[in-house]
Amino acid sequence: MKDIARDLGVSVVTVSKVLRNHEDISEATRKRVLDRVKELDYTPNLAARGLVTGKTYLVGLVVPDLLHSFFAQVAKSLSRALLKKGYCLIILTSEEDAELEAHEINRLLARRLDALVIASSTTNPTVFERIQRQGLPLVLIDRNLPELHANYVGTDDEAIGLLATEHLIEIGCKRIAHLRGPENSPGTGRLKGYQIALAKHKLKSLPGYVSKPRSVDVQSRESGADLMRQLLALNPRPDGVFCYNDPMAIGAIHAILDAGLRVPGDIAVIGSGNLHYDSELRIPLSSIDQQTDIIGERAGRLTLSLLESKTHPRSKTIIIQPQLVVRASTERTRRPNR
Amino acid sequence: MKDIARDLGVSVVTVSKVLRNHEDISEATRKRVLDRVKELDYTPNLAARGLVTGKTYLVGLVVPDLLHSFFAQVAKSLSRALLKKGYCLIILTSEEDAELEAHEINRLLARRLDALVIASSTTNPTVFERIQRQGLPLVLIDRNLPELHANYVGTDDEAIGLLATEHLIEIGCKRIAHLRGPENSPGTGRLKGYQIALAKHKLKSLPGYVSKPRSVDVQSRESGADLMRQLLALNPRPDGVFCYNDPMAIGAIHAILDAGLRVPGDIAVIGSGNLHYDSELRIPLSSIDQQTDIIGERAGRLTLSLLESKTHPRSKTIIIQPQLVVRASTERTRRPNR
DNA sequence: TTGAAAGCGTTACCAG
DNA sequence: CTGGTAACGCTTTCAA
Repeated sequence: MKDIARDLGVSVVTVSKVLRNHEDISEATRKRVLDRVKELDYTPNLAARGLVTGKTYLVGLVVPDLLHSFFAQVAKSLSRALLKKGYCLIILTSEEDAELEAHEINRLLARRLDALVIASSTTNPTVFERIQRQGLPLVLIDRNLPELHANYVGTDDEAIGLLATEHLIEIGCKRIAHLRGPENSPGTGRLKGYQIALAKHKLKSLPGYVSKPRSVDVQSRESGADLMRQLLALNPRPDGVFCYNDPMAIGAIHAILDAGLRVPGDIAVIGSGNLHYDSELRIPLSSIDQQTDIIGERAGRLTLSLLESKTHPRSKTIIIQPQLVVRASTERTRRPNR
Repeated sequence: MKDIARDLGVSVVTVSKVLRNHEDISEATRKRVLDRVKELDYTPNLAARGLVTGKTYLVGLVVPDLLHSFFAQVAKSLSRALLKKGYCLIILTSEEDAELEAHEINRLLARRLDALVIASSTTNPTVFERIQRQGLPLVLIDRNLPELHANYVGTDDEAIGLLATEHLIEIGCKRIAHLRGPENSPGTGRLKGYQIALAKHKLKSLPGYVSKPRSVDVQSRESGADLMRQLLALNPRPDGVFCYNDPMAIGAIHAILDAGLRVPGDIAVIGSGNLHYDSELRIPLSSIDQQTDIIGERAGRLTLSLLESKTHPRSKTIIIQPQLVVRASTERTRRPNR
């Protein structure tokens, strides 16, 4: 910028103004500057600009696992929403590890991001209190930490449990098991929905019918298969299973078929997430659609509104209603020929 | 930092040195500073530091689509490799749109990244020449632009075509079609491998047997189905199909089954990429494994080596050898009971 | 072992 | 419409 100013015999300030489309610049000067800028193929340094304006146009996103289509989808739609306004996304993955997550958040904090969006792997709010203390706009997605009273965008998890379980009940399942998720808001919310559905229809959850992965990790598929094998050993064995998410459901189906049983004939299976490949699976998977792209998009809009309002607005909670998607894994009647 | 210095009656320089673990600081001072830092929960501003050191510890990644598991996997392993050395990844998606890609690259350039990793959606090297002119370390992945002589990490695409096609030949296919990919290095490389395999075994590619999507976009699955429907209308119709990637293969299988034919009985299908859900599909998909995580990891290591060497080293090309993975979609003999 | 001064590339503020 | 000056938060260099 200094060079351009010198070359043209104008001040640095003038160049700066031209580059920001500032009003008070004569057409002549503007053109001269722009020409030279093009010639040199020059782009102003955003970091330097950020230093003085206090805005980095950088938003952090922390998710447990990018390979999980759910989070990839969220990242994609979030990125798109923010990009329109010039914000870039720094994406880090926590691998479902609370300690690693805290580490990465600290890393991001050092970059003086404009905002942070997190699907957190921790249930411990301390890191986040720190973020809030720093006045950094924070949006939680998918997994809420109620004590925090932070901005949150996610699905109605109780509704997921309710929808899935009632669907199983409707197709005639009597002994419905639940492969539950981790001890966070989606995990407990979906479990609660399951319990409410059972209670409503006067069904009982037999001992051992709510099964929980030993450790929460990225390998949902495997833990789904493991848990399902345990369920199969029970007497009586379940005739319907609601799984915390689709990868677990895929693992569960695997275990059922391996045991020589049929899906949905012997055991109906439903998951949650409605991943893009659900319909192409060995047994197309019934699922609860969480409108994943809407989550990303709404989170993006919420973040932008935080970024643009100068005051600290009250925390917002956006709950998205899930929808049942029925496929072969819970179709007890013959499928019509499509 | 200024505050800390004032509070403690030392200079800003001293604080700065402590924070960078500089040698010449007495234990006493160091401790005093660190204590105060902890008290205030202070983290040095990386952007400001970057301004003077010229390093942002930011690496850009541009991929066509994060929802495609291939790129999600690459992003994940790349991110992991870079994170170890303190580099963060800014991820942007080009949606297979060359213009958008150029836009995003410009955006990234303004941030003065330390390096750029790209799976490019363009075949036009001009944007990249600009990057190279700026002296910004550039690593191409998955898709090469040979004229550019840039650093490149990718799979041996000819070998992919060869492996896949020869496998189809081995299981007895006589009329092998190819749903080809875009006009970039993987697209043409895999086509070439297909052609070499046919020539080697004295087979011919009948008219219309190499089929190309109208437009290259993110919806590989749909275009795979479309192209396959066209192939089915040919006489004679193929008895084996090698698809550019797995989503296309999934679409192709869809079309075949919808037409009332069997896979692999009537038509064997093989894709490429070996996505994590291939084994769970309606018809488990034979594929060519591209060692996706290795690509990301090697790209990461290459990037780091560029970042750490002060000279501009010669461009490196890292070619990873693909491997055949056989599943039901090309199993002509009865499957053993697993 | 410590610190003063200069500067990284940019913008805010205000005077001309 | 134009530009000088100070400042953003940090590091580098070199002298004390």
